[in-house]
Parts: sequence; C-alpha cells; structure tokens
Amino acid sequence: MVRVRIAPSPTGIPHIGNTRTALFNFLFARRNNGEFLLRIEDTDRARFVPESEKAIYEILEWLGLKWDGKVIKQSQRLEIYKDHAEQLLKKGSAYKKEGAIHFEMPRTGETSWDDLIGNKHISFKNETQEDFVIIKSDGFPTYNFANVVDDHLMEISHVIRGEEFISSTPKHIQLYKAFGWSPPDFAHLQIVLGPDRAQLSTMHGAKSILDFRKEGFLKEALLNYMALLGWRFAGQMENEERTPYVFPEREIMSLDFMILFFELKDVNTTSPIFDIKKLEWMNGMYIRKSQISNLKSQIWEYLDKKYPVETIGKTAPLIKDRIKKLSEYLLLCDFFFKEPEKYEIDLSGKKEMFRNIEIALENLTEWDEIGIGEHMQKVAKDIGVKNREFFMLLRVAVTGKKISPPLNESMEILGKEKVIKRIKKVQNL
RNA sequence: GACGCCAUCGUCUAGUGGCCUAGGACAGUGGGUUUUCAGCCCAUUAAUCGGGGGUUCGAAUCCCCCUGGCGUCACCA
Repeated sequence: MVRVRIAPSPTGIPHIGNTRTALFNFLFARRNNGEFLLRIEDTDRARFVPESEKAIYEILEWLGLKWDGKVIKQSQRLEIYKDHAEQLLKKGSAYKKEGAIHFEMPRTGETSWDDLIGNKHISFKNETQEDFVIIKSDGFPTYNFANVVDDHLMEISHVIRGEEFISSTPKHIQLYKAFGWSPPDFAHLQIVLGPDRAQLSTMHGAKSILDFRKEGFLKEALLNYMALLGWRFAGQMENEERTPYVFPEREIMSLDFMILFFELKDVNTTSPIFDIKKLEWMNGMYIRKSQISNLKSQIWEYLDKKYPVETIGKTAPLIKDRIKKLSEYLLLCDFFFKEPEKYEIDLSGKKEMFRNIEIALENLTEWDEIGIGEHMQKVAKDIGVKNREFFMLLRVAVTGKKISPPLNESMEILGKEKVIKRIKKVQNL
C-alpha cells in the first residue's frame, strides 16, 4: 500500500517549490491508488506564522490536491515523541545533556539508501556524522525526530521530499534502525531555483501560490507548469518517430492525465529554474482553451462577483485570446462598466467627424456588429479618413483607450444608447 | 571548509553507443493576416552537449579527473 505525505511547517505561505513537492506526492499517491496525507510540522514555536496553516489548506484545496484522512499536527503529539525518546534512552541510543535529549550516531561504517530520483545509491560515511538533539529543552521534538516517528506511525511507504533533506537522511535512517523499524523508500526531488539560481524561498521574494491566484493565474496552468518543472510524460504518442515530446501539445496536461502517467523514475535529476514567462504563456493557453461559460464564471469570481455576470459572459469571447491572466480582464474591459473619463488621444477638434458618426449610428435599425461595421466604414469613406485613423479615434471615443477588444463587437455589446451617449460626449471636448 | 547532489540552446527539456552536421517548447528576432492589441500562420537566432583524459570501429550517451552550480552542516524545518 502506497502512503505518502507532505509535511509543511507553518512558517510561511507555500510557493511554487514546496507546492510542487505536494503535487508530486499527490500524483504518486493517485497513480498508485495510495493515500496522500497531510502533516503540519509545527514544532518550532519561534518561527510560527499564524496565517500560514490556513493558507496551506486553502492552497491544496484550491488546486485540487486534497489530502486523505485527517490532518496530523505535531504540536498535539508531544507525548508520543516523549515516549519514543524515552525508549531510545532505555535502549542506550540516546542520552541527556543540558536539558535536551540527544541521539547517538554510529562512528564507523556508513549509512546509505537507494534514492528513487535518478535511481542512485547515496551513502555517507558515519564518521562525518554527529549526534543530534531529538527533544529540545522546551520539551518539543526536533524536526529530525518527530519526522521519523510520525512517518513510521503513519505507515508512510515513500518519503518524497526536497533535496535539501538529503543531508539529514542518514540521521533519519539511523533513527529507524535504533527503533528497529524499517525505513520507507526515499525520493529526493530537485530543488526549484529562482531566476537568481538560488533556492526558491519566501525570504528570497518567491511569490506564494496565493499571490499567483491573486494575479489571475489558473490552477490548471499552475499545476501543469509545476509538473513540467522536472517531470514530463515519457510515453510514446502516435506519429512520434524519433523522440517523444516533439509536439507542443504534450506539454499541456490536465491533472488527470498526469495521474495516469506519473512515474518517479521519469523525474529529472537537475534543479529547474522557475520561468515566469513560460507560466504566463501556459496560463494564456489555458484561458484560450477555456469554454466561455467556464471563463465567464472564473472572471466573475476573480472579480469578487462585483461585476454583472451577463456582461462578463458577453465580453469574454472578445478577450479570451487577448489576456494571459485574469487580472488583465479589467484592463481591457473596464469601459463596459463605466464611461471613459479620460482619453488616450486628444479628440478635441473632431467634432464634425463624431457628429457624422452619431447620425449614422442613430439611423441604424439593426444594432449588430456587422451593421455597425458597415456603416462606420461608409462614414470613414464619406469623410475621407483612412480606416486605420478613423477607427482609432472612434475606439478612443468609445473605450477611452488605444488598445481595446474588437470595436464593432464591443459597441454591439455596449448598446446603442450608451455608445451614442459617448459619441455625443466627445463632441464637447 | 567538510559532506552530498547536479551538469545539453537565455529558460524548461528530448536524447540512455551509430537515426544528432543535437529535436521540441517558452522567451527573442523577422515576416504574413489586420480597424488597435492580442491570437493565429510562416521563417529565424541560439547548445563545438562545462573542460580534459580514456573505453570503443563509433560517445551528448560508459569510466576517470578537473571545474562550476546548488544543497546541508542549529535545542529551524
């Protein structure tokens, strides 16, 4: 039975790095019909950040990486750790010193294991190892100790975690040995690096997943991108002659697809660097692929349901190819909800032209995109203004901006009354 | 510094001895479509596979050394 866990400590809001670890654990569990557990390692009272525990739940739920069973919190298991430390004391593999309990590491031989990432044998000479604290003088267990006790008690079969724990794995293995337990399999994932090539960390300004959501990233894109950082589908598709992955579409994968094909042996051994550009491209890709009804509700919810959902629904088709993030919706579409107050081009002195436009629009019986377009082209021709210039001025008059969704469609959606009102308004500039 | 992990275009990667004068994607550049901006389409720049030795008829692929990057060296996790 495969049982994995993620063991975040509530000392910060999860970012791409540790969330990717969660994703890989989740994929491995689902792929193998196993369980994916969540343990909060809150034994460091000094670094505790209150809102981070809530954020951990929120992020996992939002992304659809729901854990199985109930959450284990180390701060509520202090007795368990004490009991186990006591056992080691009795066995003589631990000793007290300065109010803390220390574990005695062997001085000779070596400690090693076969790591599932890269399928390699890693070994440390025991002479390089040192004794370490398992129970602090405040009675709390240290990470190294609580981690091992819990992984055993929770019957974890595979420990899939970041590479930063490789150096402490000998400690863990020796602990298992001292207890007479058999250690789980280990898989140490390569660390995700920032553009500065240093490990992604909150301290270093890495954005949290919550930040990405706030910026309008879709969970599908985030999930897909995180998976691609070190893993890709290694199967063969039809028509692929030479090497797999030559088609871009195989980079776009749903969570279900990933679950179907995820294998630890296909996880890369090199540390990937997080590239926001590719994430943005991928997010745009997901937005473009979205069904309008789905995109509509995503935007609506993203904007805290403050804007009329019908208008969002009507305008969504106009902007789905134009935005990379949900946050860009209002940049393009705010004019649907309020009249422009300022104009990116000086429209004064164009009174005559807008008067002509107004009359032409007034005379329109069918208020639709095609009719509007035809009539406007005619006006442009009649007054001898090039399309390019004519429509730019009209665009600014209606939207306030030089960049906007397609004009005719926008005018149709806005409605005759509002459009004419705006055309009248610019005649008084 | 000690210990450990890693090493293919700027970035993510394909590649497990001959299909590689190294393929794809993102980013970049040029062009086309065009009523803006996107999108889409086409083209294109970019890696002497970190360096040096081997092994082999043949190496990005196997071995060794060097170098570099990263990680860990707490009563943090």
